[in-house]
Amino acid sequence: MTVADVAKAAGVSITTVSHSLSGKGRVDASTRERVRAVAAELGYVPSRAARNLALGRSDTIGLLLPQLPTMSLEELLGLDYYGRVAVAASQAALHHGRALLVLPGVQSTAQLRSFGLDGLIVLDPILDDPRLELLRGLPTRTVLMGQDPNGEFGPAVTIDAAGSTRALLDHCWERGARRIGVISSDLAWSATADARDAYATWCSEHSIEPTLAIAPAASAQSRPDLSSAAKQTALDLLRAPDRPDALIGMLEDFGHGIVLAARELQLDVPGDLLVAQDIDDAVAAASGITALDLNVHTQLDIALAMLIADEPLPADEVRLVSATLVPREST
Amino acid sequence: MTVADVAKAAGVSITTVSHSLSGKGRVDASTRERVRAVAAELGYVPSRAARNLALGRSDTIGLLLPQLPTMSLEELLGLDYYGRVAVAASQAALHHGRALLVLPGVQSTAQLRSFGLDGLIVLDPILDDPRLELLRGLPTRTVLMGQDPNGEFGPAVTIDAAGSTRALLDHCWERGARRIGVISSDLAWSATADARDAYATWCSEHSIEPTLAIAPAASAQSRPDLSSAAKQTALDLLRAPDRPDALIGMLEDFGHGIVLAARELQLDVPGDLLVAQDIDDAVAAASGITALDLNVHTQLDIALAMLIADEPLPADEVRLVSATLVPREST
DNA sequence: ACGAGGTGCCAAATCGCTTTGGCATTGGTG
DNA sequence: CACCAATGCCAAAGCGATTTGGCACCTCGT
Repeated sequence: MTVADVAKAAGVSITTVSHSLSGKGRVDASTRERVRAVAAELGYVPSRAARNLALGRSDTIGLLLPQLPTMSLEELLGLDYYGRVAVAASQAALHHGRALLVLPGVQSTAQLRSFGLDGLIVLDPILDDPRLELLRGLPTRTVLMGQDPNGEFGPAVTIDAAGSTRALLDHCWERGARRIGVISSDLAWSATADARDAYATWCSEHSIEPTLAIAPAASAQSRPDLSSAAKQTALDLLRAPDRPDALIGMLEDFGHGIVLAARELQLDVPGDLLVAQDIDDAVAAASGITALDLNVHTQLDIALAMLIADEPLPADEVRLVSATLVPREST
Repeated sequence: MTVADVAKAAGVSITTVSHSLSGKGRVDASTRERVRAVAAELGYVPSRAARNLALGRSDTIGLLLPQLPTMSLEELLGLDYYGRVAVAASQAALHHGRALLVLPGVQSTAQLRSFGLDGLIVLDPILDDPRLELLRGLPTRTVLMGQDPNGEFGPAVTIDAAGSTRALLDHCWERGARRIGVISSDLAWSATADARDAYATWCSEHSIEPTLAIAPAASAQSRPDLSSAAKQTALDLLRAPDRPDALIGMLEDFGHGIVLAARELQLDVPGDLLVAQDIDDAVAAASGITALDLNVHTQLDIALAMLIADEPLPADEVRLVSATLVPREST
């Protein structure tokens, strides 16, 4: 089934078939409809390879998943967040008539170029991300999803870390918390840094002493490590004099770790301690932990729109998406 | 950067370049190495589109995600299991030099064919799955991941539902449980049916009266619905005279629902009640619920091998993978 | 010394689509 | 009536790879 077959069946030239189907050239309306009917009847489906070759594009967009220096790919990918993004991105791309390639662990520029992508989304860049080096000189339009840590890489769509952090803090404040602590991680995401800054600012605005602890996530080998790291850190904070009356975890599983710590110390949640997390996931939902919905679909819609747009992107285009607070029993 | 450029730079013909890089034709070893060196230096990357067109294949494999009649795509995809499979499949495909397209919600055969896939994995087919109809006459090699419910569709790789169920039951038995109940769902997966059958058989072998309850999952609108459906069903079972001393949930989130029910009735887990689930996930891990690891990577490796194999697949080829028990505090 | 067989290389056809440029035919205008 | 523009259609030239078939040349064996 090729254009030639359709052309023969419809008694017209190949050119006319192509024009009829694409609606581009000058074709009589009646002819166009006839050709379309014939094509439909024959079950003609154009060959992607041929179209791509002729047009010099692939209608394919890549999603480059993160690589953390210390955490193995397996474990990292165990973070369900990336799976959710992968599926959501596929949906969004399909919706825009594009195909989406999920790319975990790409090694070389050559490998990356070999896919002939005409758009690339880089998920969660970190400080000195080895992936960003691969992208230098890549002839592919690229959008970061997450914030550019090294300064000016280029276009990005990212969560408004400052605003979202403040939303979380305000929420705890409204629920009566007055000593709100934050457990952050040692991961080199710049959203992490932004959140800390926002926390510091918010505290000074409310004349509160900030209580910031860092749980070691960068050396974690698996997910349970994450929550137990958070648990240990939380235990330290909660045993201190003047213990916090609210704790916010800044990484997947941190909220759960905090709840475990509270349980161990016989503290009631939310009676004695409010708990929240800056990213929503299945565990937070199941444990009733208040969390931020990162609106992945919105972020991806924007990222795709930027990739698909006709005009080249201004290099400093950064679109902010605000997270949505999902209040649950823990506050 | 095309073969022509490389040819010019190396002072040979296009044919020789192609042969040198693919190692196929008759080329002097020294020439071959020289051409390769030149190609590498020029950073030549072959065009996928052109190669695909010439070879008539795409080196691309599709992963068709499930569509449940009642549960919206959004919610269904919220099941983190599919995200995990999507990422794992991408990894595996990349490893085999293929690209993988995640396909949520594909509507028509035409859409499916337009991707020019040369392999397709259909995830979790259900009884009267509308997707299977789309596949009729599709010129693409297809492997089911999950069991074929309608009888003989074709090649498949699937979890050994019977064996896995028995492993779960044996595990509870060894931990001292003697009245082991099962909470299944009304989803039309045939693994579900197999598991029930295995349960019945196992019970008769152990001279035990089976306690099987069905929690309504097919009408669930979201994940919390799943766990509360399981919770309600568990409450009924646990309030009955002669309550079970172990309950096994047969769907994501069911284990958690059972734990919630136990907590409401002041039953200690695992003291008064053992809890297990037939599929592992983040919530089970976080809540310390014993579960079955479905060995997704193994399943996908096999599925890919079947798709990539040279000889066409025997239509009745079904490869079984056994699940791995992950014991946790709940038992 | 001569043909057979092997080796190294290449020109040209092919995959299926898009697009340019041109050729008739038609309709409207001065 | 002659001329110009618009309209409908098509032949052919790409896009960048693979692959077929054939042309020289070289090396043996007889």
